[in-house]
Amino acid sequence: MHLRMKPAYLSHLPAAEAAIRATGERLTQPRVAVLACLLASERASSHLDVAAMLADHHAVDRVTVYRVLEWLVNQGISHRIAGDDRVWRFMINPQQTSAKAVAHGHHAHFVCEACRQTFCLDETLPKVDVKLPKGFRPSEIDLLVRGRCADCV
Amino acid sequence: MHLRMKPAYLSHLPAAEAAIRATGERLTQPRVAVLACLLASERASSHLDVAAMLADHHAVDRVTVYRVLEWLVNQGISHRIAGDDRVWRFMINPQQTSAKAVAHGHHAHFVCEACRQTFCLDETLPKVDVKLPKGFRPSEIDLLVRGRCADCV
DNA sequence: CAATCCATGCGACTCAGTTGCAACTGCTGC
DNA sequence: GCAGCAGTTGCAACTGAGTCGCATGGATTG
Repeated sequence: MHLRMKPAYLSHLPAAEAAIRATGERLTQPRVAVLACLLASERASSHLDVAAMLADHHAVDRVTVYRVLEWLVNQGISHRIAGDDRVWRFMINPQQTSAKAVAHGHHAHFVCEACRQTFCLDETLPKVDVKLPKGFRPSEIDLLVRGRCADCV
Repeated sequence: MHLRMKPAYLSHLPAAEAAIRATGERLTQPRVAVLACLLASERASSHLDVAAMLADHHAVDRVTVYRVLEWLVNQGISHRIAGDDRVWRFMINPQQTSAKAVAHGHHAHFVCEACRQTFCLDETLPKVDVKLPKGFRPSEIDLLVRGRCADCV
């Protein structure tokens, strides 16, 4: 066992608590902890990432992690991303910059083929111009760019 | 049990055989049968779709279906699509129209939220304009449009 | 503080996809 | 046409993500 730093999510606990209070729903430990995790991460986190991060100070059952993550999506606080490895990843919805993007069901992500990390491209919202066959009605557009991230050139 | 029509993939067996012969690799029953299935379908097929289609006349072990589908991808004959339901779907690479698209690792698909069918939009190749953070190198772009297909309005 | 109701934890389960291994089969050379 | 080899198949067992049902426990309301 090696010494580990204080996990970064701890400093986001107050913000998480505030956000959950704002929903009017129940304020529970797991919800606060999981949300703090997402707030602390700039990248998309899988249920495993979250569970691992919480393990030391806020151990939460994996089923609860699943349920809280889903709940956060339903509350519009985060969104879920389907990757290549059949694992859902979750990410806080950005506040200002691209609330519009999220509102329009338009997402863009970058997934690194090397480190498997998923990044959000909603800031630089890519332009997409789709032509659909007759009768098809779109409701959401997801853009997935694969490649190498800056750390994995 | 109900009477069922002759499965549509049967008429694609010769074409499938020819295509596999063209690879120079081994010509086997499962490869021919699975490829014929993909040729017969205008939409993306899951391993289960394929297995079910073959069940009556060319029963193939599900593991073999997986392996053949993967082999077809490696041969550049088909490509794989990740859907929302954590299931891989497979589709023949189009010949003329958008060989360029496929070659550039640029795919576009439409998935119906109602019937779960996946359609290929490579014909009408959507325009995408992405700006990546510094140091990020893209290798492939996948576009996924969700919505209702013409049959499910 | 008690009552209520919803969230949590736990165990068991489903389902896609993978792995190891023994048996088989398509191809090659004779 | 047949033997031998290597690649392929089928089977059984496994992994890992995600789900479900149910009993317990904790957060809110009065």
